[in-house]
This record gives sequence, structure tokens and C-alpha cells, in this order.
Amino acid sequence: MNSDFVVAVHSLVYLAHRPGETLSSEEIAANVCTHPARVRKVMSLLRRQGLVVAREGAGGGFRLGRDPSGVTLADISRAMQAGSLAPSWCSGDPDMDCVVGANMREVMREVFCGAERQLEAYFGGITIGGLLERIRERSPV
Amino acid sequence: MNSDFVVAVHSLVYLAHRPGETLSSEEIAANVCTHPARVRKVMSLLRRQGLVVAREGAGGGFRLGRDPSGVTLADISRAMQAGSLAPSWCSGDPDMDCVVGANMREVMREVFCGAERQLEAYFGGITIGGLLERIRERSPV
DNA sequence: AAAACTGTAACTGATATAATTACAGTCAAA
DNA sequence: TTTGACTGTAATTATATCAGTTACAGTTTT
Repeated sequence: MNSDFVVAVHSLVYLAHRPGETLSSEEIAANVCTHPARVRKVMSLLRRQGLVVAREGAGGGFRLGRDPSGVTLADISRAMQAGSLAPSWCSGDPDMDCVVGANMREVMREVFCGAERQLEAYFGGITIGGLLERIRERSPV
Repeated sequence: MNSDFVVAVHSLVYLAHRPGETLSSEEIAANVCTHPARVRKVMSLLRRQGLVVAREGAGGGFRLGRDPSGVTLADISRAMQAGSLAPSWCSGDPDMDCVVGANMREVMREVFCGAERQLEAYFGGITIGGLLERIRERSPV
């Protein structure tokens, strides 16, 4: 898992924490603890899914594109197109004579696809709004 | 996810495919398509959990330590101690003034722990014996 | 026109990954 | 009892990925 997902979730929660405001990549980056250019890259992906709205030029920045209680971590995961749980390396080789060696790659692919569906279901049950609530419960004002 | 998991699963399925035989790291590596030293390293972890039995010396090698229908991918995942879905990089900083910045790291940790529990449940339902059956169904003799 | 932004690509250093090499220890068989 | 075939483990290397950083063109407000 690539941490772009973490940057995206954190940024959206922070935007939800300050509703109505337009925040610059610099301000978001300070809260996430990363570089503004990285925030802009991640926000660019979120923007394509309509999860945030960007405004260029002086006084510009980002604000939410949707009600935070309707945005799930599954939406964000998809937007990051990071996807696959499966490691880049694969075992076996479809051209082998052995039944196991020849089929293992495809069977493992199925296994990982199933795992991703499980994860997607789990992430689908967690919203940006829900995370913000959890955070506020942890540190009552 | 580290591909040691893939090497481990493949190796166990291959051992299950040739029951009763003791296979060398070289023979297993040829089927998995990796280096014998890597197989030995992975098998070393499996051995500590009793999933395989190793025999040193001439004519030595590995064989299963348990009935393949009773070994789940969750057992193997634990043996690989690869664990965490969470990326190594973390956002936020507990010392920040902002509620969001200060708590995000811990909240995301909880999210990823939940995700790992989901995955573990899924992997717990898949056995080495089951995978071998799937493979044989794909390529009927 | 100047200043403050986003959008995007290129570069850099750090870390992770998998292959490879090396060799000490162990066992079986001649 | 020597030889050869193995495991166990650590060190090394090459490659890929990751995150930070720099740079700059394009856009918008003032």
C-alpha cells in the first residue's frame, strides 16, 4: 500500500474539519506533514473524481467537492488507483509442465482479487465524516 | 505485501502436490521460479511454525509438517510476520496543536488494524489443500 | 504588472526488494 | 571416515519504489 492513500484521507478530513474554507497546498501539507508538491499531486487525483474542487491563482487552493459523510475510504482508494494488494513479483510460469507451477500465478491472482474485494467492502464502510467524528471524540474540546 | 508470502504458499502447495516426498530447495525453487537460497529463507520461517519439516544433509530437503487441508493462508501470513498493510510512512504528528494533525496517525493506525483483521478472516478461509484442488480443477489430467 | 496560487515533470537520496554468492554445519552413503 | 549433497544464514549487489525537493509554465486575484 502506497501512502498516497494516507495523504489523501488526511487531507480530506482536514478539509472537512474546516468547512467552507479554501486551503492552499502549503497549509494542507503542514497539517499532513509532507511537501506541498506531494499534496498537489494527490489532490489532482482526487479532483478527477470530484472529491475536491481546486481553484488556481492567488487566493486559490482546495475545498471539498462532496458531503464528507458520503465519501468513503473505498472511493479514495479507487481514486488513488494504487489498487493491487498483490506484490509485483509473481511465482510460477504459465509455460511450465508442472500443473502447480503453471497455474499458481493465476490462482494467486484470484486470491488477491478476493482479498481486495474484502478490503473494499471494509473501506466502503468508513467515511471521511466518520473519521472526523472519531478524531473529535478522541480529543473533546 | 511482501512476496515471501507468495513463495511460501506456492512452496506448500507444491509439497502438497507431491505428498510423502522430501524436496530440496533447488527443486522447489525451480517450480516457484526463484533462487534456492530464497526458498530456504522462507522455509526457515515456516519451519518455526511447524508448517514444514526440514532435513539437513545428503538426500535432505523439506516436507509438510501438517495436513494441507488444515493449513490456512492466515497461518502462513502470520509465519511470514510480514503483517502490516499500513505503509511505513505516516501522516500528522501527535505533538501538533490541530486536533486533526495530532490524532490522524493513531486513527489511521486503527483503520489499518481493522483492515488487517478483515484480511486475516479472508485468508483464514483458504487452505493449502483447497488451493491444490482449485489448481487441479483448472487443468484436469 | 505583480504576487499567490495550482499542475506537472524531473531529479535526488533513502529504503525495500529479489537475486546472488559464500560458507559453516549436518547427514547419508560409499 | 571421507566425500558429496544438502540446510541455515549472512553478506553483497542490482534494481525498483518511495518520498522529498526543485523548477517552472499556466492561472487568477489584486
